[in-house]
Amino acid sequence: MTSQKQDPDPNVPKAVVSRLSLYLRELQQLLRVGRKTISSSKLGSRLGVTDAQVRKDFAYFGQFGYPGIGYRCEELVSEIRQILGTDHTWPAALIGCGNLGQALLGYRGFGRQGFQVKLAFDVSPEIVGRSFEGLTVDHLDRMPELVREKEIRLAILAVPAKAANEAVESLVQAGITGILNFAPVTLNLPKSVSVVGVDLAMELEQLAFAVVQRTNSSK
Amino acid sequence: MTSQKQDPDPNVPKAVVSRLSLYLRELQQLLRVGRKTISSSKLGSRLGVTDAQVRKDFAYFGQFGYPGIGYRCEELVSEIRQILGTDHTWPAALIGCGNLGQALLGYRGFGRQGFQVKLAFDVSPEIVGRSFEGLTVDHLDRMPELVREKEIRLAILAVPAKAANEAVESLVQAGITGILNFAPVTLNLPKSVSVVGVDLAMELEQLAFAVVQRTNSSK
DNA sequence: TAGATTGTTAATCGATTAACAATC
DNA sequence: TAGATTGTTAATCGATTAACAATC
Repeated sequence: MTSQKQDPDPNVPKAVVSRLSLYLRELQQLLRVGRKTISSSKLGSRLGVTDAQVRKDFAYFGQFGYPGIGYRCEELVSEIRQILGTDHTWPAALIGCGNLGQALLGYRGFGRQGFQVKLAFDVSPEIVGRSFEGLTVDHLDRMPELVREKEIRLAILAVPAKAANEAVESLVQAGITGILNFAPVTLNLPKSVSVVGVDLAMELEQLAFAVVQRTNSSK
Repeated sequence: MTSQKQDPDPNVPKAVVSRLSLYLRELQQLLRVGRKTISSSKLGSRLGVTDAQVRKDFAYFGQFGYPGIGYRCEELVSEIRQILGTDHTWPAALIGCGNLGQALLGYRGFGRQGFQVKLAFDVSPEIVGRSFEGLTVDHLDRMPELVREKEIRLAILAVPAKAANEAVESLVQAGITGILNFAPVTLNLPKSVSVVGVDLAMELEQLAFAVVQRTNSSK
């Protein structure tokens, strides 16, 4: 009698997971304005996605809707958080406390979605020892020790490009398994570590292309 | 005798354009370390992409390679910049000069890739009038006037979520055609305006999912 | 009940990869 | 020439959409 808990389809496309985050954000907004339920077609049209896609995306993970009614916003929010793993808070380490790092420390959105920066590191004597948002910056040398002690798995990398790969090596050594990378370089990582890259200049390039393309086609 | 300049395939997938930015970044790195040429297979393997995909991506826009040799890095860099539209500098306006906005003003990567923040706006009396990186923050009320005067098409939106859609409305009015959106909300935009969204909490969620998935599958 | 809407299957569409003649 | 590598076509793979029975 085999009744193992059924693994959610192990082959979830990346695009699906990305839309899950988008649905979550929209549902949280709907909750804020007091909405109780929403249909796949209404949710989709707010986000530029078809109703079929919305339903298919959720179907990868289970049955969350009510035929004739739609989805209950509150319930769906908590299902999605469970899927993404943000139903509990993730402690994280910030590597690099320059301009961008300091801004990230002040960003409230992380906390709202279940992430808390518990450690911050830098190498500059001008920054190590200072406090931002109540968190004191340690020297990067102490990172392995402190990351292990606090059992941290996620790192936010906000160091200059040329320092990135060296930092990554010690992060991996220290047991970090996920890196949010703001440095505009390709990281050399073992396959056992996940990375999400955010390159601000690349994003602007995508925008420039979209604007140019539109300009050309409307001639 | 029809010999109009051939439009590059008007149906370029978004994913292709995104990889173009990635190739560009890698090629610039290769140039820095003195490399003259590179094959599709070597370039691809650095980025986790197949050789066929590299060649196909470029083929959307023309023939840039040399059979038996590969691609000349310098040449390819300038081709890609031309495609993306970053062969000349784009002036941009920053809306919102809080934590994140100030960090973006200090970010050198924009300049390196062909973007220059020429105007910065806020509404807080504590910030309007101050200078960051040699740029003085104007009140948002003056945005339409100044954006028109400087013929700016790109805006970087770094305001709180609740202020975003109001700001967007006046940006569109002012003639902005591309918005890089850091506010964690869906923007209501006419189809004539392009948007690229960067939601930092969403990126961390993607990372959390990847880490959890790996943890589960290796049990 | 009638109307709305789900979950799911099958059909369609689009993107990636394999293969190879052409070229240096 | 032999070896390397491109550009491109056709085959494969995967993701999106349409359609509809089941359900509330």
